[in-house]
Amino acid sequence: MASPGDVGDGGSSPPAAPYEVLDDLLVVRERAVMLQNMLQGTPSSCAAASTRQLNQLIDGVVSRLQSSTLSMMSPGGGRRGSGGRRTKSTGVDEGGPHRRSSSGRRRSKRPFVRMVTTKELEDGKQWRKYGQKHIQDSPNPRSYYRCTHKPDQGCMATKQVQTSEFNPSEFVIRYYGEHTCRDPSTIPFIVQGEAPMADYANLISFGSGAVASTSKDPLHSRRLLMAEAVDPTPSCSFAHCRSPLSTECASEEAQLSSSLPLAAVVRSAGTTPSTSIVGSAPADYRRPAGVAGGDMAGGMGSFPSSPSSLGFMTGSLGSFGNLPGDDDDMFGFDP
DNA sequence: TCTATTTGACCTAT
DNA sequence: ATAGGTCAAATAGA
Repeated sequence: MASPGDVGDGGSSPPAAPYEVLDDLLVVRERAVMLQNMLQGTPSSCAAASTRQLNQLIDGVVSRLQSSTLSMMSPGGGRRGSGGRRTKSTGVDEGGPHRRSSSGRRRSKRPFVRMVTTKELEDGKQWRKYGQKHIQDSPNPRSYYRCTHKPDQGCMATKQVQTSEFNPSEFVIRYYGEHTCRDPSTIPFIVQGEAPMADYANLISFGSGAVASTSKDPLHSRRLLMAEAVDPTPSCSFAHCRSPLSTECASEEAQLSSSLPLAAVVRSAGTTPSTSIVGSAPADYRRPAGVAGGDMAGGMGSFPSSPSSLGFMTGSLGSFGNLPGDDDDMFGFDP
């Protein structure tokens, strides 16, 4: 059996080119939102936005669109397309200080779930940082996190956190893979509302507070509102979402997006308000995930598996099981 | 002593 | 060749 790290590319399965394109489109969308905010924001914020920043945003949008569209139109398909996997000669005996077997070194192809821009560093999930890298053309390093429960539960969810290039007070967080770990304290519940259930088919709220018997999480006030955010228009436009997220807003958000791929709105009651959805996942990956966790966000661990990891926070988890038709092999994890 | 983070090396895709 | 993602030894903190 393949090890968890090996999966994801599923041997001869086709490359995940659509996700690459999606990724680009999400970036484009994020930048479009930023542009929109700059242009529609208060006069002072407009003034604050330098011409250079605007140019950078526009350049980014254009380049992303070019790469995506070209990759889609090219005969080869996606960026990963043409050659298939290359094998690297590993016959050489390195004898270095620490050499590792080539297995498990494969770059992950866990499906992109979504991207959020937020000031919040907490997302109700437990993450462990496993790397940091300076990214070219970006002034800020990118931090790599994986689910704390990867070792014990094989959860393959990962996220990448990077300080926003355009707003240092915000973080751009990309989520990959699904949380397959199970935390009894964070059983998701379906939001009840006035609207017909059908309208909530894609609206799920996570909140440990909903499960009284297991609510050890101090972050009870947190809520993750899962909503569909299909539309190409910037969800909720964020003009008013920059203020504490209101119920109306969430509702709006849900309705606005009631037929689109999954996205998430982070709600952080009483704390930092601004979180914007800048990404959405294809319906095939309609799964919840944590949001905006950050470097050592406060919180209390509730897992026996890591008693001392108080630097992490526990919260909702989104193990929803795979939808029929999902490609389980995408995760390569078999609990 | 144990666990999480840091950081340089390693590996893969482009 | 280069960039990005991951591993794992070294280090720090509780």
